[in-house]
Amino acid sequence: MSIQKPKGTQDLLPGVVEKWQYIEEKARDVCRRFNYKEIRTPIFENTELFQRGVGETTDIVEKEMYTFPDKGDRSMTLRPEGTAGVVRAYVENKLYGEPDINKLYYIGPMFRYEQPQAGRYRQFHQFGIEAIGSADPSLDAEVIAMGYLFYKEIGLKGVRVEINSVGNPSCRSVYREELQKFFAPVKDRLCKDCQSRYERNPMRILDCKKDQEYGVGAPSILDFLDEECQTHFSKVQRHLTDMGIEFVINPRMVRGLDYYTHTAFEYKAAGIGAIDTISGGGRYNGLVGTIGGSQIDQPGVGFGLGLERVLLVLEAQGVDVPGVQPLDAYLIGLGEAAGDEIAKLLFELRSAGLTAEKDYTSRKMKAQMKSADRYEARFVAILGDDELAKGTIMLKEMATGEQAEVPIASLADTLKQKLS
RNA sequence: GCGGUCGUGGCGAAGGGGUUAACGCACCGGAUUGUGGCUCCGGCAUUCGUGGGUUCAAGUCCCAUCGAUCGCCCCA
Repeated sequence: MSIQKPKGTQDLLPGVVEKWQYIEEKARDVCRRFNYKEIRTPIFENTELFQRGVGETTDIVEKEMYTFPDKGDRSMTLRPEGTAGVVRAYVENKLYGEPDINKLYYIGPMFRYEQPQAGRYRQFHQFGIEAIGSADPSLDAEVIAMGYLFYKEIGLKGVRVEINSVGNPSCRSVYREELQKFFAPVKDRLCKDCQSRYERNPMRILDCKKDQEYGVGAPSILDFLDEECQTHFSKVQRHLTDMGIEFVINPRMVRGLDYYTHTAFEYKAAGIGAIDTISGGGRYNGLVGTIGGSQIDQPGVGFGLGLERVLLVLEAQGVDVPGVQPLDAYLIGLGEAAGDEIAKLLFELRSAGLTAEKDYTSRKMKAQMKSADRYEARFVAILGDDELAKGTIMLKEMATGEQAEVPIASLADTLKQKLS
């Protein structure tokens, strides 16, 4: 048995990789307009970064990390998400010393050891942004709006924006106690997952699909926000409304990472089997301090957007994404002398900026024509002994079937003119 | 980590114990001595994910294992 790719990974072959390039170009274009700059951080980091940053009690840290000792016996982990690494780089490179706030984006692979299913891989790709250095609610709204615009511009339809506020640590702990009081009487009847959630993170019980009935009438986090949190949340909403972005408030939304404060949000769409969340994000006002020390704490907000899920939903919606580009010209040489001339001519065309190809397997002319057809070549140029003697080449336009001899020396110019 | 379904040529897919492994697409060659898309003819799996077992005989039955896929938990 030959070696196979690791479980939950994928080979992105020619034909689909063009779709990825298209999506990535769109992401970069949106970032450019919103003035976000690219940052590239390591794909692996010290394990401790994620333990501290993402949170010890999260599923990611508890059971989903690709952790290994390196040869110096340091514990390393393949990044399971993007924010911790960006924040680490922000702190390490003292970006907080810059005069303006930092608006950063990244596109790259993330790794989580999970059981694969529709829209879930062990190596998956995220486009994410992080805006660090301001607690202004207009920045929360900008981040949400940016993801929204990205989806809109690549042609995704029916994307729903859900937002919530998870408050700050102090109002959240009050709410947490209230929730535990609320669920205490039915605790024994909750599913086994929710029994452990009861202790660790009771907010997750509200999110459980099995125990919906017990959550009816549960207190809402929104009733426990202090004044500052309330004001922040309502300003975020006002900004979104001003920008014409529709959203719904989902007070039961809980995110999988511990670092969120205030605004949490998700984008949802149908088309990925049982999964409907296509990306999510939120504000993290304690994270920079957690990673870099309290003396340099800075507020931040960002999102992480799953590219596999973008592609899946696009496909489910039948959205046409640009694929492989056709060839400008395909050159055919008949006989050895003409073949040599073709090799030279091909380089001239390519140097002139044209996309050009030839046959490398000595096939008959008919087969080469078929090949040109498969490549969707706009033009085919055929060179035989007759033409070679005259210094000309037969140029055929595939769509019309029209052909005429042109001087070899002017082939590149002629093609460029016809193609423009 | 747990559960359902499934692994046969490059792709899709028949065959569910009996010895030459259907068919379709794609590909290659020819009909058409230097011209694609249509048509016709021909070619294309010492072998059925891998390992072991049962049997006179195994893609076909059994066990294990790896993978795919869908779902649970959770998430992108």
